[in-house]
Formats: sequence, structure tokens, C-alpha cells
Amino acid sequence: MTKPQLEEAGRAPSRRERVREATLAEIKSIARRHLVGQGASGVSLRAIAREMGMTAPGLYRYVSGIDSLLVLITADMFDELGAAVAAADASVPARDTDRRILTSLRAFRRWALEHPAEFAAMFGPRTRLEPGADPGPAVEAARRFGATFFTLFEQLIREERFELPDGRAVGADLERELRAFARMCGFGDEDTPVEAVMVLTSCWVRLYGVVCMEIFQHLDFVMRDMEPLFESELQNVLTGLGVRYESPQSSSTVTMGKSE
Amino acid sequence: MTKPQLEEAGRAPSRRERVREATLAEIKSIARRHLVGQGASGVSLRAIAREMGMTAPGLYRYVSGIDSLLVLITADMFDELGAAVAAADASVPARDTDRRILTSLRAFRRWALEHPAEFAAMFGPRTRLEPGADPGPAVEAARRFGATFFTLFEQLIREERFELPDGRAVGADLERELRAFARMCGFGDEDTPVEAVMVLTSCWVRLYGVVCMEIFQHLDFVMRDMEPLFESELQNVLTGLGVRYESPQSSSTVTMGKSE
DNA sequence: ACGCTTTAGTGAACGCCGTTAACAGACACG
DNA sequence: CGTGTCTGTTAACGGCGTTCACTAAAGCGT
Repeated sequence: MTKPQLEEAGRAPSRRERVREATLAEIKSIARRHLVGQGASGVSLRAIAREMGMTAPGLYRYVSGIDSLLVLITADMFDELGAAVAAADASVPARDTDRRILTSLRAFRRWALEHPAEFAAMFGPRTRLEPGADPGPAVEAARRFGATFFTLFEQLIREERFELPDGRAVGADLERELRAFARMCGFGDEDTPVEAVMVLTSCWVRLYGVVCMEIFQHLDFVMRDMEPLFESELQNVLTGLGVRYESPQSSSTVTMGKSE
Repeated sequence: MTKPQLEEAGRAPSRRERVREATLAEIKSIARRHLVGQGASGVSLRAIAREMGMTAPGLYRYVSGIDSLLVLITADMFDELGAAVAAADASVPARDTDRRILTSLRAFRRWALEHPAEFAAMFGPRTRLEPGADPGPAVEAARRFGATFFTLFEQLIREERFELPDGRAVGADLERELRAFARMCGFGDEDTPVEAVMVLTSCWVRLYGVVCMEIFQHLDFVMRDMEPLFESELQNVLTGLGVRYESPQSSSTVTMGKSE
């Protein structure tokens, strides 16, 4: 009792565990910095170890390899993105569903803009990581990230804001896919119509597409500021959902009035 | 005159030039195969050289480094994608604009599905390639790829298939961006309304988003076959453009009738 | 306080990579 | 034939991930 034993998980962390966790945090922090500075391919165990004043093999006490390190920090980044979106959501009165949605979606894009390297690692193609690797922690974090939007969308359904598209257009196989999706992500329940899941996915894909294009810089040689396009697409999507759209009152660099 | 001097460009290729070109083609071919097999990070000069029965430094006679090699094959892939789309377009009677559009867009997705690794390298984030490198040939090829769609879209405008959105929603800065985009890609002319360019971009982003999600496998754990979602989005987009939509008569694995 | 076990970290090594420099042979052409 | 260009080699440098054998320290039971 006096001093913590390791015994079961969850009890007070022993000194050893604390310093170990701190070291792991330092590893991830440096890796993150390198990721931001030089892209995912610029993250190397040797460089991290060098910067920490130790040798590369020592890192294997904390991480099973560079792939799993990347998965770890990806999970962290999803948590961070999720927290940013949730914070934006919470900064709006809970009753004002419309503005909560607007704010959350803008927060998503804003975070992506401010963290392009992270976004690319999170949402880009699985460039490193051969199919064998287990991205478990990352997808779990990604699911947590989606939760905010699911909650808001469920509210829209409850309020019957928009009319569902013709259900006959949804084939049997698509229906199965959509049901599986909803179940796995904890979105809706048994009574949620598949058409609603369909609409959610479609909306998400549209906004995701704009942000991807922006961050991956496909239209870079062609369009410097994609905010107007994003706002336009946002307006279309939200209007289609029966959600009130309001244009941002300030340019992209300003902090949008509301503090916090 | 009798025998070709190098002199100017364009004359009959000397023997030396022919074998040189063949070697370069072999390099790109092997690189491409490695890209497909193991992703962009799996392409290495040493491995290519080994497979060709020579040593790595020799490749520097043909390529200025691995980055530029990747740019080269990326350009090739864009040309290939462009050719696939153009071929699909040409397989439909020239008068039937609606079906030409439908077919071309499906050909785009189909190519992406059949060449996921290539697609990731072409449309994914610039993972390798630090900002200094010049992706010139690649973007040029990308522009050629877009030409097919531009032509078809111009036809829609000419036929006034859809009504343009409210132009007042387009801000001055967005207008400038869109104009620059159209000029750089050779889309439309001076009289083409910016709203039209806006619509084109929006449509492209929506379909791009679906295909990206599909190829990058973001919804993989959630949705196996994204064809229904793509078709649904395609239907929405085309209907909004006043284009006749027809559901594909066959499943995704069948070759769709037309040979070639 | 002692000894034992677990843990953190090192050093050497293997094989991979991109890239450069100095050099050797083949070919083309006067 | 001689000369120069082009193609390719060897050697080397530095960086990478990863494994293995090993040391040193920390923790813990007695």
C-alpha cells in the first residue's frame, strides 16, 4: 500500500512506468516534429535517437519498429483532430444544432490547414505500412473522431430536417454495406433508415474531397485559396440537409469572433 | 545527310538514340512494376539496376535521381489514364454527349480501381519529392488528362444544359482563382462565365472525393464495394448538370460490352 | 544489505538505400 | 587510325531499419 506495486493494471503508476511513459512521449513528440518538417518519409528512428542522445536500437524498447511508431502518432493526431472538432462543437450553444454543425466542419478544415503534414499522413494513401501491419489504434482513434459528427447528424435525423432520397435507388448490396458501416461506427440504431446513412456518407465524402484536394495541393497550381470553394460546397451540402448556412464573417486568417 | 547527325532535334533517331530510349523505357517499366508491387517507397534505383543486370550509378546516365524518375513515371501514368479516358469517350457516338460523359467518368474510376498504386502516387499527397523538385512533366500530362473532361463540359455549357448558380455568391477572390484555373488549363474562353468554372470544379471535386476514399481505403473497414456510392454520387452530379444518367447494366467485374 | 531478476541502453554487424567521383571500355566519326 | 563522347563500372560516403550479444542500472524479495 505504501509504495505502488505493479500488480494489476490501472493502479498508481510506479516511478519506472512514469519515466518510461515520458520517454515514449518524447519519442512521439520528436517523431511528430520530423513528420511535420519533412513528411512521413522523413521520420527515422536513428534521427530520433540521435536527437534524444541515445542510439537507435534503444528505441526498440519503446516501439516495435518505425511502422508501429507511425501508427502510434497517427492515433495521437486523430485524437487531437477529434478534440479540436469537439472543442469547436462545444463552443456553440448545445441547442443551436445548425451552427454546431457549421462550426465543427469548419474546424475540421481549419485543423487540416494548420496541420497539412499530419493530415496527409492520416488521410493520404497508406504509403508506408504494408498491408500486414495492424493500424488498430489509429482506426480506433479515427472512430472517436467521427463521433462528434455522428451525434450531430443523428440530431438532424431526429428533427427530420431533410427528406430522405428515394430508398429504391439503394440496392441490396449497398444497403448491406451502409448497415455494416453504421453498426461498426456506432452511428444511429436499428431504426435509422439506410437512406440516412447514405446521405451522411455522401455529405462526408463531398467535404472530404474538397479538403483533400486542398491539402494535397492538387489544384495548387491553379487555385491558391480554396476556402471559397469549400464554403460553397459546405453551403450546398448543408442546404441539402436543411441546415442553416451562414457565411464566415471574417477572412481565413482571423479567429472568427468567438474566443476559445 | 546520308547518315543522321544529331544536329537538330526531330530527325531520324540514330542507333544510339534508339537503344538509349529503350533502356530508359526498361528503367521506367521496372520502376512501374515495383511501384505497383510495393508502393512508391518501394521503388529504388539499386533494385532496378540489379534487375537490369547493371549497377545503380549507371542509371544516373538516364535519370537525374530517384525523384525525377518518379516524376517521369507519374507523367507516363497520367498519359495512360488520359488515354484510357479518351478511349472510353471515343467508344461512344460523338453526338451522345450524355453517354460520353457517363462513360468517361466511369472509365476514370475503373482505371483507378485497376491501378490503385498508380492512382495513389498520382493523386495522393506529395509524400516523397521535397518542394524543391520540379514536377513539370507530370503536371503537363495531368493537364492533358483533364482535356477530355473539359471538352465535354464545354459542350454542356454550349447546350445550356443546366442553369448557372447565382453569380453573386462568387466572391471577387474566388472569381480570380477560377479565371486563373480556366486560363491555365485551356478550359473555356473569355466569355465562359465563372459560375460555369465553379460548377465544373465542384463536380470534379465530388467525384474525385469518392474515388480517393475508395482507392485510399479510408472506408475499407466499413464498406467493401464503393461502386454503389460512386454511382449514386455520379447520378446526383449528372442530374444537377442536366445530363441523362443511366445505371450500369453489369456488375463491376464485367467488361461492359465494348471490346478494346 | 545482499543477490536475483527485470529493464534500459550500447556497440557491432548486416543489408538496404541514394549519390558522387574517378575511371575503363565501346562506339561514332573525322 | 586517332579522338572524343557515351555508357557503364568500382569504390566510397553517409544514412537507414533491424537484430543480436552484451553491460549496467534499477527494482524487489528476503
